[in-house]
Amino acid sequence: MSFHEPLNGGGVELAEAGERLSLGVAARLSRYLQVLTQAKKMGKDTISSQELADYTHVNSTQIRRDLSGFGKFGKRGVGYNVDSLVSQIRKILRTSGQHNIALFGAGHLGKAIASSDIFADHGFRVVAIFDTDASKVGEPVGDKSDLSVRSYEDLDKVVSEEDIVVGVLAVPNEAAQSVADDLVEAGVKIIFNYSEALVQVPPDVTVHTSSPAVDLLYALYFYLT
Amino acid sequence: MSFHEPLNGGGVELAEAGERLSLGVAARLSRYLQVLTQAKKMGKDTISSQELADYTHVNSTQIRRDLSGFGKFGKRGVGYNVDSLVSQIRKILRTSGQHNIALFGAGHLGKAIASSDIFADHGFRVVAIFDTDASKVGEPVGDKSDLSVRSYEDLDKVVSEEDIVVGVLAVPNEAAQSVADDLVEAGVKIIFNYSEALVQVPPDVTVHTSSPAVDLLYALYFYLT
DNA sequence: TAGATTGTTAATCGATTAACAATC
DNA sequence: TAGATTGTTAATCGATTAACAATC
Repeated sequence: MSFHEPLNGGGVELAEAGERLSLGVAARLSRYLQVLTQAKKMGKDTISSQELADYTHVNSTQIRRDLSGFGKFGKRGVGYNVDSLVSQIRKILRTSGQHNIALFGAGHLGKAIASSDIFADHGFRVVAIFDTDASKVGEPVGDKSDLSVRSYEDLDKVVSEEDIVVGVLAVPNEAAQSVADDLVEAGVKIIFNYSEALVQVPPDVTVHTSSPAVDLLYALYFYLT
Repeated sequence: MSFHEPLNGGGVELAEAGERLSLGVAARLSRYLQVLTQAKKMGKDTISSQELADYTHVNSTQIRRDLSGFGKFGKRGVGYNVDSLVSQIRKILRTSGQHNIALFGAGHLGKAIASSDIFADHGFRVVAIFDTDASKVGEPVGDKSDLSVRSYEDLDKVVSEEDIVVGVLAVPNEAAQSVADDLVEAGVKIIFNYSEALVQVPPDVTVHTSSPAVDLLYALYFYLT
């Protein structure tokens, strides 16, 4: 059964149906959330579907359609209230809470991630950073937190004690697979891979590989043609 | 006219038609390229559409379909030759050449990018790194190159002399818009934004904002449900 | 040969878009 | 009120998938 059918029937709200969102809807809602978070920082109170479209490159009709599936969040002639839309989308995505992440690799990239707001803004907290280099253990990392580099041997203990749901790999390509294996062993189900390595994991584990060069290739194609 | 029509007619090759690829096809081809590049590094000679599907999360039928639109690149019972597929896709995307990029910000993130192979593997070369901090100017950056931090005042000169096609922003959120403005002024049409700031540019300029947290939110949704 | 995997078809599903009445 | 923007429909287009003959 398509999840669009109830819509045709009238005002049935899908959020209550408890059905899983389609991959596409979940991905787009996440993007709206990021733009809304930034818009709020910039002091915007309301935002139109057209403005959201400009920033996300998603068609404005598509955005209104995505949102109207869950309720009437907007005001005609005005747009959407930024604060309330943020909390509605968080509710839909069920990601309102705090989620703990562990970072692997205390090189330039690891330090950049630890110092960034990019995860914190969305409820992700870096609660541990690991490095295999013994000389780095104990070194403080990040601007504001009390984070310091921990020994890689503590991985298992930290994952269970700190309730780690995501492991972020900021390690050299050669090390990526073995850290991923250890994370899987420790029970982590989501791995975010900033290395270029192709990482293999069991089917119940998700790996996201960051790919700035892919996006660049893509942008370049449309620039060249 | 849909560009699929010639396919139905027989063996017409689209690459020769010179039509622009659809957004989706271009994006997927770029992803295949990234996986192929890594597979090659790992010493693989051939790869099946199923293996590509495992790494890209694109359906294997879709992959075969995407590729067969441009020619018969595979061998039944064997798969695709990695080397030849890489060069075929590069041809299709017209990104076989070298493209120069300029990096802004010589903090942890800028240094991480400059030291990474991620751009180099796809023909992008970081030819300049800028910082507004005068004390950083002249400092060498990156492992293997002769790159050193340049003064931000040289932006215009470098863009024209070095034929910069992409500007990469690894600067604080507050600085992102003003660097983007200066890049637009200098004639750069592709901007890659690693800050969280929402950057506004004229319609003929493309901004890609990197969004690891968005991908995480998305992954988390499917983990939680 | 037997097994594997491509190339291709056909059917279905979701995304995209234009258009516009409703309404703030 | 007049202008703007949502919510929604309907039509079209591209993506997805299963299935399988072709063939390496």
